[in-house]
Amino acid sequence: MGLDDRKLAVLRAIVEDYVATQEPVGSKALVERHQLGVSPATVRNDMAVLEEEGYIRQPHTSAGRVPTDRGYRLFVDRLSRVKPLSPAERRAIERFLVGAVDLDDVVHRTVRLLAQLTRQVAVVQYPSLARSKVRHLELVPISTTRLMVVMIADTGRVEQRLVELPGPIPAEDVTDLRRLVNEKLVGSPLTDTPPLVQALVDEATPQLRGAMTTLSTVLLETLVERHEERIALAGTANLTRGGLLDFQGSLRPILEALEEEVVMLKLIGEAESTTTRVLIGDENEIDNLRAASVVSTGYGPGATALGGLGVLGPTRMDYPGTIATVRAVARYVGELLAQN
Amino acid sequence: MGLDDRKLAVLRAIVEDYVATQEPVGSKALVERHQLGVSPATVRNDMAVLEEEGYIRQPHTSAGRVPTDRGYRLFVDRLSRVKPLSPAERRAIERFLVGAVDLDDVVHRTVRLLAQLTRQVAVVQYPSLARSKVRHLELVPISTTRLMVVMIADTGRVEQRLVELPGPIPAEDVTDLRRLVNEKLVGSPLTDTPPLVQALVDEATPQLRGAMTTLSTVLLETLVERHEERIALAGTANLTRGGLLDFQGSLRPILEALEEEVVMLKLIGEAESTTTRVLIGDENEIDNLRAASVVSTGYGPGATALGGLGVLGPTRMDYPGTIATVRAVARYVGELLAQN
DNA sequence: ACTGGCACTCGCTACAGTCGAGTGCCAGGA
DNA sequence: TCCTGGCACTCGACTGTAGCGAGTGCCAGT
Repeated sequence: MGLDDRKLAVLRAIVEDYVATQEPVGSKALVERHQLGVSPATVRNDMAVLEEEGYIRQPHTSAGRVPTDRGYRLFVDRLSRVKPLSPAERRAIERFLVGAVDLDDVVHRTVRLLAQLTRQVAVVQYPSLARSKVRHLELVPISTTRLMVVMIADTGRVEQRLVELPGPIPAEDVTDLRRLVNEKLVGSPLTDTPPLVQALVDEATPQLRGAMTTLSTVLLETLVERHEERIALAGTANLTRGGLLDFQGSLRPILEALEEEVVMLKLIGEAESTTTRVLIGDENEIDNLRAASVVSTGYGPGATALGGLGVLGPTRMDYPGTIATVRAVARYVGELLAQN
Repeated sequence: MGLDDRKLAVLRAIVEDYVATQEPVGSKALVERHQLGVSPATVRNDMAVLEEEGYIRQPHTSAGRVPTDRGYRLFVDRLSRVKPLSPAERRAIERFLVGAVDLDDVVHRTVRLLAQLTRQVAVVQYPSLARSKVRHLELVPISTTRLMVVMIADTGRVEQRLVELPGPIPAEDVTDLRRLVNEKLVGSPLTDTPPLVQALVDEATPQLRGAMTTLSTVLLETLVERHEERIALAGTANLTRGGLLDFQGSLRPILEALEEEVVMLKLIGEAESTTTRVLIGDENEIDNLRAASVVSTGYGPGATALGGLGVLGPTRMDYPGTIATVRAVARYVGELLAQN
């Protein structure tokens, strides 16, 4: 079943108008606002076909048409023209991100910026530990039997953890431990550390063996297992724009999903590369988000992603604009992180 | 103007019923559900007085009564009986907080626990840097001209910051710097550091002076000025309970306020001691929160507060229960932190 | 000082009627 | 074959009316 060019143009017009007005769009209004060059009756026939094919639907018999998830999908894939960022937006991005003093700062500024520009909920994942390397490990004695382990990754992330040692340990031993773990681990990707940590235990002198064994389990936990992926969120208030029309009247499931870090990570953290993904309504595997769309991408220096970022909004969103903004912000953040 | 005991009992009954049912309560229903020992007509007379005094009001002429903010205030101050925690709740608190591995973990678990127990929005402030002491300062060379400063506070907080040095610096100098700043600063409260940092600069050898000067400005910023109070949030989805009846139909202002860390800090971070504060509706200075109530308290070892925590919900909330829960959680967290 | 009784208020619901945007279909024309 | 104007039809939104009932305020009686 073919959709000729005019039918596609009609679909595009419907999507654009509906996104703009938030009201079902009728045949008459369509020909008035777009140069389709045909009469409302013709458009009606096209609409009937589009509806049959599942791209649009009627909320009720005597109402205009509304795009379906499938309609948005087609629109995003084939009909939307890329919308270049306005100079004002570019400037906003630069101004907002310049002057960030540390990673936390970068992430927070980014997420707020994204929320503000897209007027939607923004999510930014901290650079993944899985794709970081060890830059430094610090052991700070808290008491004679307790150490604080601080791991600094090359992406700027800092993770800390308390270690309860099996027995008291003299200061010189702490110095030795610090030297040993740094010699062995600095520079290697976190994912490669398990055998190295094991080697540390095996090679330890009898005097250090006990402490090193305890330390090693904590190291493995901190570096590999717990993996502590973190995210930042902003713009939840934007969910209430457009009254309760979006999200079929209930913000509940959306807010619930946003609170589950695991869910959010699945959503935006899977990006391995810096390509952009768009999930529309039903395509979403998370039931709570069936009424929402997500635009996400990876960010990082080059084409490999250190982490993901994206926005979440109603299926009725300005896809071209959102996609452009998300991409632009990701690129800037990638560059920013590359400088460190 | 005196409110005799029965009138107070009526007010209490109104508050309790309204909180439970979320519907305006009438004189007949009141005498049925509570043992007031008088007839509806009498209760009506009492209600008229209570209304005149501003403790309750009628949504419309032919409806039951609803407590006003002032009514809730009187209820909280004089009428509510302390509601002891159920054993199940106690167990939940212990189970939830045991096994936290670091400060982040403690804070996250606490905030989720609070949200879950009170079924409201929970806010937890990280232990304030202003009330922390320096436990250790670490300088990690990133390149020949850049250092990462990591400050570890006795409360478990870890702050980091990049320093751009005026020129390249040899490794031995970094070691010297590290030794000097630690000798001088470890153990002192963050608020007392400015003169010490100044002394560090004054006493520095000519060779170290340049680096130390740069370092000192960053130290002051990190330790004192920027102060980076942080908070964690959970349970926003609970705002949608009770449909749109609470918060007069618009979550918008609430969500906006929750996103402003500064606002939240003002709300729960001012606590100097571990006494509990209750702000009801209009009493709140933040316009966006005029439709909400906040129950907050400080937590910490002993009676001085390291930080604040609390919950935010509709004015129509179960004050006795919420207050009890907030207090209990704060006490547990205080004990937990004292152990470190 | 409390109570029973009574008239009154007013929001809620149901129902009927009107309006109009929008549709589907059909016959006629390029 | 495809497009167009015309026309009958559908159905949600809005309006106005009426009855119901929960709840009140007031008053006279105990």
